[in-house]
Amino acid sequence: MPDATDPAPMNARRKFRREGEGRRRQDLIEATLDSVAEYGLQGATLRTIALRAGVTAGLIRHYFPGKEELLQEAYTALVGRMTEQAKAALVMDDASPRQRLAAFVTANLNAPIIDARVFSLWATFLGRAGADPALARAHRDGYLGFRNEVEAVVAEVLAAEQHKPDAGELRHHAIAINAIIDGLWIEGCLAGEMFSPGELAAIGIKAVEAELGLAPLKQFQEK
Amino acid sequence: MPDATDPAPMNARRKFRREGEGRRRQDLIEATLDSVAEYGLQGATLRTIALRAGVTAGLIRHYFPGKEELLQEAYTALVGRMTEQAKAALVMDDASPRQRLAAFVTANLNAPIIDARVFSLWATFLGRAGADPALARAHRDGYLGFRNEVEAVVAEVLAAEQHKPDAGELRHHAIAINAIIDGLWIEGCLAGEMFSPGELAAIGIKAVEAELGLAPLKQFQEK
DNA sequence: AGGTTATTTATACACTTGCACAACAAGGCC
DNA sequence: GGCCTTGTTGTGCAAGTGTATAAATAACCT
Repeated sequence: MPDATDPAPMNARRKFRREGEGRRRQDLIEATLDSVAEYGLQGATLRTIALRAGVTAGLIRHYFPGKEELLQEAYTALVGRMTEQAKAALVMDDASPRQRLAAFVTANLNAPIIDARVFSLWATFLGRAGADPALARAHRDGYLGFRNEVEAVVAEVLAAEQHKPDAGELRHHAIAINAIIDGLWIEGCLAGEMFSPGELAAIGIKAVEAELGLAPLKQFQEK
Repeated sequence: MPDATDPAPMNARRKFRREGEGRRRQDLIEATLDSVAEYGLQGATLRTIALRAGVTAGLIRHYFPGKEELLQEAYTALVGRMTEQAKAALVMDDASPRQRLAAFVTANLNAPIIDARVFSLWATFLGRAGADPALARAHRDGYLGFRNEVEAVVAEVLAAEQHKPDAGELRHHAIAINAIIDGLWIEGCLAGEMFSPGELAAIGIKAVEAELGLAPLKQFQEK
């Protein structure tokens, strides 16, 4: 119970620190993603987001024109991070195309890309992409970038195997491999505990190699 | 402009018809799915749903304890319909296992299963499955039922090909094929206009046959 | 140190939301 | 027909929403 000699003023205004604009915007975007992942789009209110970011709700309007723009920027940041992580697995200079492809599949089917929180965000935003052109565009850009990466690696792999696929064949392979990775990614995110560690990656590599008509290699089997 | 001799009473209460309980509940569930697909979970308010169902908002509480239960029943109905449609493609008595598998893939990669509205619903609800155990359970049941169907057909196909896979091998095939279908389904729903008719099904069949190590058949190529 | 700026808080407001409840009427039963 | 059940409407309400804006104050400049 408060003492009569309580030294604190009764209506003390909250202490705060001024952060740089970049930092605050990033914090708010992160808080937005956290809130959406945990409570969904309906539960991600400005007050919830502000609470998680450690500020008050009014501040959001100082950095974003409105809630919609905040959500769009958050989704753009999410998509960018996802594709960036995925493509990072491809930068292995001193590796054969096949090794790079296998590493790509493995990276996409393990943490941190297999992640329930990211999946929740992905699904939540994508559910609104049908009605929100801005979200649809953000997704489309990320998806096409991803598929182009796949197609490039596939072309290298087939070239190394003395295959010379035409454009249509290459495209079909890229679409199928993209589907394999996406589908396994979803299964892993939604029911990760149903698979032993590395199992999804092993399934994915075998499926991709079968799609490309490659004989299995030993070195990328589950160790 | 209303005439001074307007015969209608000014505060006329709305005319209505009494529908059977089954019909009303189904109409409300359908209106809920429509609203969620079009406006998302946040936009699917009781008033929006009631408007689309042709009733007033208060009536919803006469059939459902609250909004949450309505949403859960709607999602359950959606999942049930999806898996039912998918499995319906498998009931071809006088067909070889391989034909049935190909027909299954084809059915899942064309309308009405490839559908932007259904995808929007699927993603929207699944985004909340991470936080809502009831939704997670509804999804899990549908998914496992689907995968078991796949596994059964795969077993028949391999048996017809004189293969005798062990349980682990069979499970891996089912997981991979399920991923292929899911991944292509998503691509088709999100960017259907990027694919020519039948293209996704052709890609899917080829990928599935490659996964199972089957030599391609002519009769299920794109015609 | 003192003045200035613009970041941050706090409050207010119009509006929507899910839910509760009383009034009403549609359709079956006698 | 008249009554009775209950499906259905309309209204009200408290809580919560996004947005607007004034007041406060942390940090920078000289």
